[in-house]
Amino acid sequence: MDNQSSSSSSSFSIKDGLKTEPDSVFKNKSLLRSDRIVDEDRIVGRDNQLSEVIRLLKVGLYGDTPEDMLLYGPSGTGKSLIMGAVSQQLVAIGEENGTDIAVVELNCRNLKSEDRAAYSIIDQLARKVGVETKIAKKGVSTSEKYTRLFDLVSDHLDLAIIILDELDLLWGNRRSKNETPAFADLLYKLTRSDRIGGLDGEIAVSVLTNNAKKIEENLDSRTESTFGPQKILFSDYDANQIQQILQRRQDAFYENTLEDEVISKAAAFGAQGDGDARKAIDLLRFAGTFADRQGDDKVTASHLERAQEKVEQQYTLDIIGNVSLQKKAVLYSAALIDVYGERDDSKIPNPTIYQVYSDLCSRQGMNLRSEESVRRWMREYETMGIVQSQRTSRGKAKGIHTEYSLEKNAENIVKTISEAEGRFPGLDEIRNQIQNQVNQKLRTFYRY
DNA sequence: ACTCCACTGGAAATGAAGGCAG
DNA sequence: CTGCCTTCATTTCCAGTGGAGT
Repeated sequence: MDNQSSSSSSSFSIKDGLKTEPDSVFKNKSLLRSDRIVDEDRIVGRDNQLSEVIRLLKVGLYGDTPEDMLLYGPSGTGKSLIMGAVSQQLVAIGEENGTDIAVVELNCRNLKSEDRAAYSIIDQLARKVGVETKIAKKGVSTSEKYTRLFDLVSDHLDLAIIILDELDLLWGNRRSKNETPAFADLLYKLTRSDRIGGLDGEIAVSVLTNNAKKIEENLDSRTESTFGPQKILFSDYDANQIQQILQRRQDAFYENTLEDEVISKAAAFGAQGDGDARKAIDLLRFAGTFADRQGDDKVTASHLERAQEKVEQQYTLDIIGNVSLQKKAVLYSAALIDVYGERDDSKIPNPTIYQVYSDLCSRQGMNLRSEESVRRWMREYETMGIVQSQRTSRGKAKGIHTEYSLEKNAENIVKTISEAEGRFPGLDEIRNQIQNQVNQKLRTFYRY
């Protein structure tokens, strides 16, 4: 009878190994997560926006319903940060003085329909409140979902703050041009609740977007009458502000683990063109991770450089990570044409995309989808901001066609997709084979 | 005016998830 | 559990459109 568990004589102790702190430049890595809610002394240069949001939300503590809000401005300018920080405190204060407030933040990027969004809101809210809603994903009509949402609010809350991040991306599957996009329907149903009465608790909706125009232009008159938000503009950070933001998060690292110029270089990268603080923060985090991985005890400019590529790749993945295999295959094909095409205008003709995609499908043993589908997907990519299109003609009575150009680095796209879906080969593995095929197809198409 | 062929958008078909009554 | 009914998402079908050269 051997009793191994109690008489271990191994010189290596799992417990001790686990207990010692990991060798890292990070003291508190989570400070560099851009989605994390930070305390107010880390917020830089958003005083007006902050006080405006506070002014609008605080009536919720005194039995009123806060007005709906539209926070707009480029990405990485603190919209989500400020909304999150204020509403979190609001909940805390509410707890002290007996007001039941719940906050639901919903990123609409990966939601495909109004129904999914409604489901997601109820699901989160139920969890916050601590009830079993037993709401079904499907088989229950969307309007029934709203009913249960309103019941939930009535029964358990004085105020529900619903934050809809990147709402402009909730476009949905419009069957025709006159149909309203999904976000308009969602907004209407959520805001209408205030007017129909019978609701004990109240709902305040905050929309966060970098494309306010797209939202405002697509609201039907019905929604306009129920959703009249207070608008708050978030402008780009300047280089100086980004540097301050990074400095105020410097304590994510142990002392003396950052080389002198690292902060200013990271800030410069974030300020490059678009004043995006999120980018700078992500960059710093990735750089630190690289340093750790290599066992270095200082973060250097060279770590920063490697991190830069990684950040770009991560952002591409954020956009296309959730699209289907078929759609990835199409974008991958388009990117291959950009990389290997011999033409110097680096235009990507739509019919050639289909051909390259067809080849890819047969090599990969995938089912081939129709040309219409591929066209629709390319148009989708255009609304995501990954490609741009232009209608043009080949001349000699060969009709019109659409030419695409990529908004992002083509090699980056190929690499990202190939890493996300192992079945698609990386650039180096296929160079010779593909280069010829691509150029031959281009020649056939343009007849030269 | 005609032709080429790529493009467009509505609508039908197909597929998938899941509720609910018996 | 089974059969039948929703709802929603995806894909294809198809008839019509459009730009430039002949």
